[in-house]
Amino acid sequence: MSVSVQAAPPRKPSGKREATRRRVIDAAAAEFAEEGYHGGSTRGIADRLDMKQGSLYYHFKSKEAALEEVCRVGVEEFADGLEEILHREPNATARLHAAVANHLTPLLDKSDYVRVFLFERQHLPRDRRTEVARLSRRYEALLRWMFEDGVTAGAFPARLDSEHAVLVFIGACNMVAATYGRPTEERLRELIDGVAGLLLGGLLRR
Amino acid sequence: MSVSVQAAPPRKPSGKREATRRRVIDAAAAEFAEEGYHGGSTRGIADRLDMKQGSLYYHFKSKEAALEEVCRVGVEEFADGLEEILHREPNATARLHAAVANHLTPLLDKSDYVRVFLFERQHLPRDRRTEVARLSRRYEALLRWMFEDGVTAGAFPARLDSEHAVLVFIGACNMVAATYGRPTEERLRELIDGVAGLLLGGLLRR
DNA sequence: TATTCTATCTATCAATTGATAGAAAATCGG
DNA sequence: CCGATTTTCTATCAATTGATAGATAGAATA
Repeated sequence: MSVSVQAAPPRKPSGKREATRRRVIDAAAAEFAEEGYHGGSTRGIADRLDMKQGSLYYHFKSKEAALEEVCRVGVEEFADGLEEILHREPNATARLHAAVANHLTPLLDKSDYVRVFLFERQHLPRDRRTEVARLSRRYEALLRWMFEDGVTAGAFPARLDSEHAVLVFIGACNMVAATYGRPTEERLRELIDGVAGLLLGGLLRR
Repeated sequence: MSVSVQAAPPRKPSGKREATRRRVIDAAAAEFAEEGYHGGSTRGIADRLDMKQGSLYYHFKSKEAALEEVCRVGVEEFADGLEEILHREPNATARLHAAVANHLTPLLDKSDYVRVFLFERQHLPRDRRTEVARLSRRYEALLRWMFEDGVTAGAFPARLDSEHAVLVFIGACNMVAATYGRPTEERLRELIDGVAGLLLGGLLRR
């Protein structure tokens, strides 16, 4: 039995490890976004990386685990971003505009992740959905609070149903996400202003 | 070589044929709605019918063909219903309320079909998507026209971007469809009024 | 009753799938 | 350059998949 003391943890100084892992998850996100979770294959992921199918399993332990991570990345910024907005910005109108921007901006650089979270998370088995579900529930709760606080502040009408408001808000934003793959910054600004303007002002002329 | 003239089409007087076919497509809609197209299996469909997997192919010629039909049924009423509303109802506000009802009411009795159309149609191969795509494009065009006509009539603001309005409208309605499986009539009425009210009035107090 | 058509079942197939084990190669610290 | 560690490749597997063909039972028809 060797007595040699286990050396210091073999730290990989280079961030290459994480960089490669990121490439792999990127490819998984692209595959799932294009083909769907069940429609996509591990061979499809490997092809995007010029890798062989079996090699993937060095980086994640199962296809499901890959989906879980893609979904997690796809949703993680939503709640944190919104919470920061609610702390920083007291004005209800400005808040809503910022919230729309917060929801749509990830389309620029994380489009695949967001779309996989939106449309494929349901295929995570119950026990794998917990973390992702927690994050998205927190996001919805923050949105609900934003609307309720807008009522309290007198900016939104007292009869506003925050439940319905959350539905309409998320639905409108997600429709943009589903329709526009990777908009230009210019186009994105237009979309943010357009959607926020419609949500705030409504259709009827004032 | 027989000279016998082909007899008159052997008409099946009983509608049993169509009834069974409907049961089969119902089961396919349920399977695809729950598991997704690629996630669902023909064996899963057969199980819902107490049938053997191979027997299904007497009723449709491929899994893709079944998806196509489910999607077609899921979308067919949208455009026709909206067109009827646009002809019948000249008032822009009443039109929008009716349009929301038109979009959400199928949730009562065709929930599975609608959800499959919404979330699985992308998995139809290009050449199978044509009819379904035609119907949904027509629906979007009618919606766009509704908003533009509302502007012309002076009910909606002149600066309204009908493109954005269509996005928000469909997104909000579809979010309801995705969130509520099969609402009660009572609940459905609440949802229709709530969503239509929000879209028309917006969030800001007037 | 004999025949034809309808609907389902049984049995089977080739292809694809996610996953694993072990060899090989590449990278890195000394 | 060496040994060790990290990463990728090769080869393979069992399971599941959509689909087909032929047998069979039942219903309708004549």
